[in-house]
Order: sequence, then C-alpha cells, then structure tokens
Amino acid sequence: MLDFERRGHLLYSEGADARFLYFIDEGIVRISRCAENGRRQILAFRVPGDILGRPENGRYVNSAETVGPARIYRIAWPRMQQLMLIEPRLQLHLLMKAADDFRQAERRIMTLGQQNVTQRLASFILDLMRVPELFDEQQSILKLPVNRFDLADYLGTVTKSSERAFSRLEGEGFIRRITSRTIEILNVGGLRLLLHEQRHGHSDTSRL
Amino acid sequence: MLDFERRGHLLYSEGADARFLYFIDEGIVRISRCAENGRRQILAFRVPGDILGRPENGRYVNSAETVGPARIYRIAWPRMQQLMLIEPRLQLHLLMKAADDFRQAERRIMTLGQQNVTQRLASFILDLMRVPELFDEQQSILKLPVNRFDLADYLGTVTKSSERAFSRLEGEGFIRRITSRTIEILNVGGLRLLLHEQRHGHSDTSRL
DNA sequence: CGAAAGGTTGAAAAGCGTCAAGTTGCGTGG
DNA sequence: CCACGCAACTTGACGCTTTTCAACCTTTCG
Repeated sequence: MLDFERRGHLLYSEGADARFLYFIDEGIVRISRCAENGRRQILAFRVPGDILGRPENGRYVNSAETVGPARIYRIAWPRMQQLMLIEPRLQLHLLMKAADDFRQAERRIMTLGQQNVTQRLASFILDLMRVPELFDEQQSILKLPVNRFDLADYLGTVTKSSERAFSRLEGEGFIRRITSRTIEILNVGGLRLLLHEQRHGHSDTSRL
Repeated sequence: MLDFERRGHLLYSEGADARFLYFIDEGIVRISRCAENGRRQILAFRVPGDILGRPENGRYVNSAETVGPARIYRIAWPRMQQLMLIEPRLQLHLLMKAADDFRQAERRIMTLGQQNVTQRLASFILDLMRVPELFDEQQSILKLPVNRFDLADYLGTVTKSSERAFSRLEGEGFIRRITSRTIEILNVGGLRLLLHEQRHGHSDTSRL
C-alpha cells in the first residue's frame, strides 16, 4: 500500500518495465504520454476504483502520477497472475476495466476530433460530475482535481484557451468560478446542450 | 462470407444488436460514430487481418462500412464462443487484437489532441504506408483508400482544411498528388520530422 | 515577509472553418 | 463512342477561434 501526500507523485513511467499493477483507493491519478514534439498529453484521469499500469509487451506505455493526496495499492504481476488462477472473477474484472478504458478512449477521440475548447471543457465538467468524490450534489459544487496546466494538456490545448473556455461558460451563466479549483454548476442542461452545437456553424453535407 | 463491390456497404450499425463478429480478408472498412451534434467521426480504418464488431453490452457502439471492394467473413457470436472453447488460442488472438485497437485509440488521442491538420494528415499517410495493400514500396506510390469526406471526418476537420493540408505537404515537397486517391511519397523523413514540430511555435513551460 | 508557483487577462498573429465558385473525373444514357 | 451531368475535388477570400507573447495578480509555502 502506498500513501501519498499533497503534490504529484510518480507511480510509474512511460517505457519502464511493467512490474506492478496499481489500484486507486483514494485520490486522482493522471495518465500521460509525451508526444514526439515533446509536449505532454494527458490521456485520462483515473479515479478511485480504477486500475492502472497494464503493460504492453512488458512495458508501461504511459506515465501515471497522483495529482494530490492519494492512497494506492499495488501488486506485483507474478503475484497477480497467481491470484487470477485462484480467482477467475479477478481476471474478468480486469477485462471489464480494460473494456471501460477502451470505451473512454473512443469517447475522447470523439471529443478531441469534433468539439471546440469550450465544448471539451463542458464535457470534462460533465464527466467529473459523475465522480462522487468530486461533486457535491447538494450544493452543486464541483471540485476540479487538477491545475490549469494539467487541464490544458488534457483538453489538448494551452492554459490560455482553457482559461477562456472557463470565462465563456461563466459568461453564459452555466457555471460560476469560486476558486481556481472549485466551480458551482448553475445550469447542467445548458452544458449538455452546448455539446449538441456544431463546432462553429454547419459542416459539410452529403456522404456515402 | 460476404463479397462487396465498389462503393460503401454497411456491415453493421451503431446501436444494433451485436450478432456477428467480422473479419476482413480484403478491402478497407471504416469504423464511425455519430456525435451528439450529428457530425460523423471516423474512429478508425480497418485493414485486412483486422477484426470488427466487438459488442459492448450486447450492442455495436460504432458503425462499420466498407469503402470499396471487399471480402469479409463473419461468424455468429454463439458459434464463435463454441470455437473459443475448442481452441483457446482463438480467444487469445481476439484479446491481442483488442489490445491493438486500444493502442491505436490512444495514439489517435495523441494525434487529435496535439497536432494540427497538416501533421494529422502526415501521420495518417505514414500509417497507411505500413499497409502493404496500399503502399507500393518500389514506386513509392500510396493509394488512399478513402475520399475527401471520409478523410476529413477521420482527421476531425472539414474537406477544406484537409485539402489545404495536402497542398502544404505538396508545397513542401514531401508528397506529390497524382490523382485525388493516389499520391507519390517524395520525402518520408520530412513527413516524420513534421511530427516533431510544435503545433505552431512553442508551448507552455514548467509542469507538475 | 518574500519568493515561487499557479492563475488571469490583453493584444497580435496564425490556423482553421465558412461562404462561394470553379475544375476535374467518372458513369450513364444517348 | 461521345456528350452530358453529377459527384468529388480544388482553390480564393473572409472571419472566428485558438495560439503565442507578455505582463500582472493571487495563493501557497518556506
């Protein structure tokens, strides 16, 4: 069991031998990869209950870092394989989680391919609202688990643009910024509707 | 076994009951999904040897259409499951293919999140060059399996911008357009180097 | 209290999407 | 076989979005 305080702590690193499988009990973990051009892309944020560190050809292909206080369990792969033999449901659970990750990856392709920055931010907010650890449904207050740099690298943009996306959502009355890491959700329906709009106006017609 | 001529033919449709698993023997298949805003995103192009139609909760979550002449095999799921019991390597093969798809999906997140349209096109061209059915290594001629609409929906842009990306690659002397569906690769290294450039100039510094 | 990190905003430049129009290529029907 | 017509492809000009550069403000932590 691993306990981490405050700031980001590296769990494992892109390219390293995949020796452990990780489980999040508490906290948020960012999964990232460095692009050819040197820029970092955050592929996903993982939340309690999620599994991290599936290898590809025996190596990690992404990096994982906590983004705040976290409690993480980990298990060595050989031991994991023993356990899976004893308890086949474990293997099934692993497969289910992998399938979830795939689903999520395809959704991100949709988001990054078709939505402008404001819409991507709205999507992200809506996703976070489904994480009980982050969303206080009573007061409609959402805690953002990440700073602006991480946010930009997740949305595939720069801090400036994500900042402006915040301004727009606030200007439209969908949210209200309380602190840089806390927002109040004022109009969920509005956020959802935003996603139905074209990127700007209309797109090409006709197909096959 | 299914044999298709010429134009696109729908194999299965987003939301339908997932009754079959498909195998591509010849031809190219596009995997697409309709976004909330009504626009189509092409998630991937599949090539001979690939497997299509993995269900999620018993349903297809994407649509699959051939983009030209194709020979496709399909097998009903119940039968597939029988076969997997008899031949466990089949199940393993299926898992490997699923892992490949996941890998590819993560690469697309990187591409869509960090690269401009020209770079995305370059990435796509480099990907296609690894498909023997499409690339004539002797003459350095690449056959594009798709029209401009499909291309734009794959790159997450509009025909206009993908067209301009072609013009740029041609202007830089990396490729030469022979017909709309055929290009000559003049400078592979240049295409690769393009991917190392920042989206425009430089990005944010500092992290963690 | 001071330094450093993170957050926020303005102005100018570049990329990309939109409107509009022209060209090419291919299949069909004469 | 040729001509026609439609669909796909290609290009120019304009405006909005996003990025870049630079500066200033706020919060956190030593």
